[in-house]
Amino acid sequence: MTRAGATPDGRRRLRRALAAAAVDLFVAKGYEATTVDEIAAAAGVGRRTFFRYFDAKDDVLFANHDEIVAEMEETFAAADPDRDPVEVACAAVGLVLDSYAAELDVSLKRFTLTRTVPSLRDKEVATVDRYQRVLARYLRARFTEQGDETASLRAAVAAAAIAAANNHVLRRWLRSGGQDDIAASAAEAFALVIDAFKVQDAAAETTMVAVMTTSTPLHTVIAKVNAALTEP
Amino acid sequence: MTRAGATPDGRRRLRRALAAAAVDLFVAKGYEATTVDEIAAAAGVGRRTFFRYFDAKDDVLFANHDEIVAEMEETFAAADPDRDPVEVACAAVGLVLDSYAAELDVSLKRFTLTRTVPSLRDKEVATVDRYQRVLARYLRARFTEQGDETASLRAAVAAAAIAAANNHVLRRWLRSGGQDDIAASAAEAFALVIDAFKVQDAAAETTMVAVMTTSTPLHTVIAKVNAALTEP
DNA sequence: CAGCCTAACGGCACTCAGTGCCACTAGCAA
DNA sequence: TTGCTAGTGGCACTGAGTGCCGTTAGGCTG
Repeated sequence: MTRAGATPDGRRRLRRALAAAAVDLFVAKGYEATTVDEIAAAAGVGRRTFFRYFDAKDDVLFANHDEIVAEMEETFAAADPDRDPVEVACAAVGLVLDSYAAELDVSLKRFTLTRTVPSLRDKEVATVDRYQRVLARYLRARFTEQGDETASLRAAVAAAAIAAANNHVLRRWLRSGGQDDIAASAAEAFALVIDAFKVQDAAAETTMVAVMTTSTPLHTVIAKVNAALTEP
Repeated sequence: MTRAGATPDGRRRLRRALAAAAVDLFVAKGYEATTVDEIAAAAGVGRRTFFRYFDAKDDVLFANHDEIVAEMEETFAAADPDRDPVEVACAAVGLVLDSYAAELDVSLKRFTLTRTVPSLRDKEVATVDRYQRVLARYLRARFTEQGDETASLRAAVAAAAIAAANNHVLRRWLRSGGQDDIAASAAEAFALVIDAFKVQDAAAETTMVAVMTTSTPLHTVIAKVNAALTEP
């Protein structure tokens, strides 16, 4: 037997081969009706080897989950500290969209399966929850250093909102068979979330009254208003 | 053998007995280490009977899930159509808090388990997702009839935010051992969400410029500004 | 009160996911 | 060539979940 896992690259290839074989079988004859034996056989390996590459049968559908989480962490580490945290989080979660868009065929098959098989739907929800936790952790750290009293709560809520927006865009795009402009939908959806969770919450309540004479030059008015708005 | 399931009330009692026995065993010797045989034996029934009352071993931890969902649906059906939909949704999800608070001891044990055992955490996440879907469906209907263009997206995002706020309050309360004032935390958390998802989103973007002579009486200024602000 | 009849129950056997163990061997190093 | 390492595959085992069926409790009818 050739030994694929001897080299790291070979391991990756076998992983992908197993995942591909599994998805095809799931689509062809149903998830429950497909046994791990069949998946392993289709990939030309033993059943025991399958469980060395995936912890469980349903993990095979979300094979690249860990990579994406790692990318998200990198995005956070490399993010400009002056950018709006919510904006950064949206950008990070956009990586999920990218990875789905990169392999449309698998994404569509997975979508069909997660819509059909309850246990796979649950598995996907759990996967999304892991993204969401990473988002929440980042946001909590940022909100805290901004001196937000309710940082933990706001972080959890914002992370959930971002994840939901992401899922909504993703599902819409998958339902269109990958035809929709995913970037545009994502921008719209994230704009809604960013807008809802801007730092406005307390500041928006602040009433401001400007009193000037009619002889004040326009540029002075603009400068003063701008200064007042951006002061904090 | 006495036949508990002969009457609907007897069925409920056996369900609760099974759930209680299961939770105690899970806490005592660990979730994976507890077999369904042991749970059934502890409740004085056969293993086969257990699976007539619960679809799966982990379902036993979330036994009253269906009842709560039903209560939420009732809440929506009976809700004042003029109330803010997000507010109604928050009230409905508050039922979850109530049901947890009603049986503190079980809630605390379940909390320990879901924090410890990954598969139970996933199961809980899936359970929350079901609440969230119910919320989203209600909100989508209400937003749509309000003529909201992006009703579906806003509904999904708001539902996720509400669910996250609810979970945050719940976890905080459980970590305090049921000592915190759960109603107060809930009010604060829901206020944050309601505030973030008020209809302001589009309106807040609208810039308004008022031009009046210095001779305009104050009450006229106020009246005109107020009319302009409340117009839509 | 007696007998029937429905449905809950328990046991049995089976499939399959997941795991520990171990012997085997391909490929690398000395 | 020889030895070592690590991926592999087979075997056996546990436990979840399911179909099937004989048994019987308990309500209902006469």
